[in-house]
Amino acid sequence: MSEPLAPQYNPAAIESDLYRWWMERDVFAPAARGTPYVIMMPPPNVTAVLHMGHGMNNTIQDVLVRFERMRGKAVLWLPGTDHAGIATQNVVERLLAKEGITRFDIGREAFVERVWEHVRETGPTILDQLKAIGCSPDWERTYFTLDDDLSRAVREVFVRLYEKGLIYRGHYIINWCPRCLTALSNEEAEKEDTDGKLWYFRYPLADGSGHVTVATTRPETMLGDTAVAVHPDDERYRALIGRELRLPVVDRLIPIVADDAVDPAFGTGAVKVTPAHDPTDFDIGKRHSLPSIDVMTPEARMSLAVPERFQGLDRYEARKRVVEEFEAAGLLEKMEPHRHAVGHCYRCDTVVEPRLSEQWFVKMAPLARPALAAYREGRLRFVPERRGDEYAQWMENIRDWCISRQLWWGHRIPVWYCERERCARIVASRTDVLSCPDCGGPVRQDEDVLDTWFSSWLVPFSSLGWPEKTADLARFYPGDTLVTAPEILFFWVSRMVMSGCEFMGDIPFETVYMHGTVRDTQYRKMSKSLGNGIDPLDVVEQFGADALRYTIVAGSAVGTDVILDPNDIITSFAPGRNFANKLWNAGRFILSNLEGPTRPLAGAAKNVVRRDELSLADRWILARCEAAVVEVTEALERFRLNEAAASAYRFVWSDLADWYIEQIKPRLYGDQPGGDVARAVAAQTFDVGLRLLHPVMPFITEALWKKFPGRPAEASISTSPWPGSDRRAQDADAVRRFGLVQELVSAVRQIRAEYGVAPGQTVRAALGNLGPDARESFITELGTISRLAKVSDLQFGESGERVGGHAVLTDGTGVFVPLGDAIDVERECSRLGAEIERLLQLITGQEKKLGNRQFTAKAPAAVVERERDKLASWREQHEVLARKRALLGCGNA
RNA sequence: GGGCGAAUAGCUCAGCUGGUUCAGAGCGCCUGCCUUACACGCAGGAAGUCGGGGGUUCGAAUCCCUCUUCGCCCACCA
Repeated sequence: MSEPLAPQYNPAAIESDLYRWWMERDVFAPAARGTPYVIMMPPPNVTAVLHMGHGMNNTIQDVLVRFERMRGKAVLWLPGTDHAGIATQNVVERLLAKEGITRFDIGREAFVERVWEHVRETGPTILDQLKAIGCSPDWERTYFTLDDDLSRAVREVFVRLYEKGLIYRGHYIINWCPRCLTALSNEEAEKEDTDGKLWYFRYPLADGSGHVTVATTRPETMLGDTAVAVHPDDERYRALIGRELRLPVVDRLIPIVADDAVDPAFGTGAVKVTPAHDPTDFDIGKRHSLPSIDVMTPEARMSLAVPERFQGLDRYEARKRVVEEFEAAGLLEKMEPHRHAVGHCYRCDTVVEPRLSEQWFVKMAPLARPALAAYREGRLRFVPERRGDEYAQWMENIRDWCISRQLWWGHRIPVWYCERERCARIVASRTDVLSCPDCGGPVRQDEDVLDTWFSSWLVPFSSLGWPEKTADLARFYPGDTLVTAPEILFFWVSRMVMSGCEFMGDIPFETVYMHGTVRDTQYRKMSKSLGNGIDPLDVVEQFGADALRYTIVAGSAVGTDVILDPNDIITSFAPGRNFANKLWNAGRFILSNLEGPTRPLAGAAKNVVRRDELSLADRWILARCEAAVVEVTEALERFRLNEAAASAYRFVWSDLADWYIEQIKPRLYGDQPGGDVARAVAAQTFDVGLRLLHPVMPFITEALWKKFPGRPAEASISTSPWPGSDRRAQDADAVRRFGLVQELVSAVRQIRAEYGVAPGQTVRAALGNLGPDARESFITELGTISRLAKVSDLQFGESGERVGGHAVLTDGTGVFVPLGDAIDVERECSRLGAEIERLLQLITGQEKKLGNRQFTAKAPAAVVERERDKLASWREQHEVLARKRALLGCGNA
């Protein structure tokens, strides 16, 4: 060992050095041989700054990856960043705004160059932050979705789908963000329930013979109404079908049409039809050949198509004015509060406007079919299972994907238009088109870029070199696990399955593990805008990366969210920090005691520790260790990361540190023989504990593991083998016997505490009614008992004394601690009384249960047997206590 | 409007196939300890009608129904 370890673990002092060492040792790269295990990291946005969501997502992936790496798999965890079209463009536009300019001032080319500059500068930030929390992806393979090769894959995919007829251009109602000035996909328009109003407007019949009342939540769109629709079977309106209305405010004649899409039960049963501003109305308009009047500009101001007094007004101002005019004209019938879902831009939260425009779409139904089949046939699995229903539901109701964005930052749509009007050829091409292939005329490329997700849905293969047939692609596709937040199930996960099926003929991963969301104590999602976030790097600084990771993992039960209190990060992260410190000190103790002669526990060596040299405590801790190995391994295999952490925690802290280390001290100090055996067992079990914890707490486990004497300097716990289960270590006998020793020690401690025996004061103890294993076990561990319970004299057999504290162990052994005058007889009597009362209740209940013929007849024999044993044991305990009580001369309680 | 999840100690949560982990952990709280690995610690303790009600069962925190409260996903009733 180079230098003594400080008594308090200081993560900051070791983490960055260890990380650098891992990088130098290249431990994150997949092994040249072995079964691959592949996880595609959800690429963070290139402008992103690490938040708790990333922290959780990547910690979970890192746990799985480190686990599989230790299990000998050739692990590829592939990192990358997403160019994040809208988000990144917004960031740079804001920077420009600070200089008082817009992207239009500098033009497309200069703007894109500007974004590149920004991205080159800030791009590595989030990846570096992942390093700070200990993530171990293969950095050598890091990609960026705008890299040349990934861009090539994007074009390849676009052209293939275009040629297959699965990409088309069309004039439809899409979701439009008036702030970002671009179309959005359905998924990008987040529906939020919003309190709005429902206005009832009267539209007079053209001949003045009355009116029809329509209800609307968006009065401003009435300026673009081109009809009123009613249900064909609606008796109320049947006579009016085909007649004309005089549209108020704009003074235009519009027809009354009949259409099945109208729900007679809603509102008045008559609906105003605005084909340019509502998808349903658009369909109605098409069916009835109605004109479309686009009443808004891209910025959601009123266009030149409306009366002059409204032109240029913001949509909400226009809404107000329209309502006012209706009211003034006596045509506002009423107004009701109305709660309904309103779409919001997922990037800037602006209310999206349904807008008629020319966009590119992907026809999704053919792509969804195999992706849905993969799930139905069980090839694609979700953890937790119920998440699969959401996936299936989305696939079943799939709608075409609007992929064009009116942005400058992104993959430009690889489509060129011949500028000669009589040719007007449209060509989609893998390479840039310079002139029209038909007429040789000049061409211009489509101005729009593709949805960011159009590049990320290809990542499972594009990041491996597709469309080239690379070695990586052959080896690492398909992958294994996808770890993700529920938010991007449809944006990313579902679409990756579709693209995998379409272009690779196979699903890209077989398990989708969906973890929860990080929320505050009011169950609000942590977010920058709410100001309720916790900066993971802050936590790393204060408590260490391992404490951060431990907290995240311990809180991540399958299918549940992680709740953290941003106002009290100590409460959240101290347990992890404390545990790390515990590990550190256990390590300090064990390692500093490993310097004496040691012998291996197993193996081919001559001087291997023989089984008969193991003490009861040795066999016990080895059995507990074995149990921990099995529990942690199974838990990780089942994605129960929190249980894996809890199991390892219990083993290291409660078993190894609290009991075993205490037990072996005399042997280590040479007060008792067998120091070499204790050292061997302690070293091995601690080594196993470190390895079990390494996926969750990589830094501290590596630091301690490296310090073991004789460890080769270049060895890393990251690539050391995962502890295997060894059934020979299972030892029910040792577990039961040492368990009795623990019980006895606790019983005496309890009595001492109860009666306020001074800490340094030793006591005597008498044992009666000893169970079959008890005597032998207590003799074996006499030293342990006397040290840990401060017992000076352990007597086997009833004590003649009357006054003292007592307890009964689970095997019926009676423990009596004579306390002479120190004892408060009355207090002990009342304690006894309470205990007897409790037992009597248990016994009565149990007798009733066993007396019930239904139970004895119907319950399995083993269960009945167990219940009988319980009753016998309670009766025995009751007897012992009653005897004690009589001895003490207690009155009737 | 349809679908799904959650409710367990003061707080944050485990508790998987009904019965040996069955009422648990950590934090907080109370008592006592600077015991030569660790006070970020050690030992002991108090604390819960397992959201309400009903049912199935020999037996329910666990299964079913229902109600309440929170949360999520989907949905073109304007």
